[in-house]
Amino acid sequence: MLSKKTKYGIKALTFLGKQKDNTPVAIASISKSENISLKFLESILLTLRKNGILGSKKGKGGGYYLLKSPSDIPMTAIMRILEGPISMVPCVSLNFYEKCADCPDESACAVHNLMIQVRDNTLDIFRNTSLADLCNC
Amino acid sequence: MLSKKTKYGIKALTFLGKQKDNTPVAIASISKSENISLKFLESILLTLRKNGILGSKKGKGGGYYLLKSPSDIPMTAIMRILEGPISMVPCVSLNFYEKCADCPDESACAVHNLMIQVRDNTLDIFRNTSLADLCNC
DNA sequence: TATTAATCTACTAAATCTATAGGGTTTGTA
DNA sequence: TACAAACCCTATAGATTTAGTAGATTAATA
Repeated sequence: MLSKKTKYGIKALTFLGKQKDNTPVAIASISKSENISLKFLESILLTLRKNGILGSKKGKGGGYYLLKSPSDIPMTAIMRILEGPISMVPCVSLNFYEKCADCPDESACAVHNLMIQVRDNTLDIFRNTSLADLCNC
Repeated sequence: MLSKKTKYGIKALTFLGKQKDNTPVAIASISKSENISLKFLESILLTLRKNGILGSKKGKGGGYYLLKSPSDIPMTAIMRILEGPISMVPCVSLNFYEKCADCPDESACAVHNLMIQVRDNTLDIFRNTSLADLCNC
C-alpha cells in the first residue's frame, strides 16, 4: 500500500506543477488546498528538497518551487524518494537490492520470479509517466 | 513492500504444489524446507485454510494439503488473502474499495489515475499466473 | 487404552513504521 | 526591526509486523 507520505507528496508536487509561474508557494497554502496536515507536509517537502526535486526560499514571500520542468521529473524518481523501492521484494530491486535471508537460490524462488514481472510492469509505467502527465488530469 | 507473511505463504503453497501426491504435509516439514519460523507459518497456513485454499488433517500423519489443483489457484486469490488489496491505494481497489478522506474528486486526482494504471497491470499478471506456474521454476 | 504426533487457539511482546504535534531556530524581506 | 516563512529536533500514540509461549484438541497407532 502507498503511504500517505507518498500520496501527499505527489499531490503537493502536482499542485506545484500546476502553478503558472514558478514562484515559491508556502507550505500552508499547499496544505489548505490539498487537505494535508501542515507539519506532515513540511517534512515531506523537506525530503523532496534534500533530494533535488524542490527548491525553497525562506522569509516573506518564500515557499517551495520545482527545480525542473514537470516533464523532466519522472515518476520513478518521485516514487523512489518518497516510497522507497518500486519492487515488492528487496531481492528484485534495482536501486535497493538486498538478498533474502531465507532464500538459498534466487533463480529458483517462485516469489522472486513472479515479482520480477510485477516490477518490470510497474517500472514501465513510472518511467513513462512524468509529473507533467499528472498535472493534466 | 510484500510482507513476510505473504512471501512465506506463497513459498509454502509452492512447496505443497510440488508434492507428487496430495497427501498431508506437516507444518514442521514445510518450515524446515523453506526456512520459515514454525509458529508464524502455522498461523499463515491457518488463514489459507480458513479461506478455502488449503485443507488440513489433524493427528498423526496429518498436515496441510491443497484443496484444488495448482493450476486452478490464481495468484489474485492468494495475494488478496495474504497481502490484502492488490491496488496501492484503496480508492482504486476492486475488492477493498474505500473513498479517500482528503480527496474531493477522484476522477481529478492525479494519484488515483496513475494508480489505476499500476493496478491494471499488476492485476493482469496475477490473473494470468496460477500456483502451477510458480511450481515450475 | 495409552501414547504420540499433529493441528488449533489464545495471549503476549518486541520491533518497526506511520502520521502526526509542538516548539524553537534561522533566514530573508518589507 | 518586525514579520513571515522555511528549517530542525523531539516526542508520541497508534497500528502493523513478526514472531514466541503455553496449552487444548484431535486422530492414528501400538
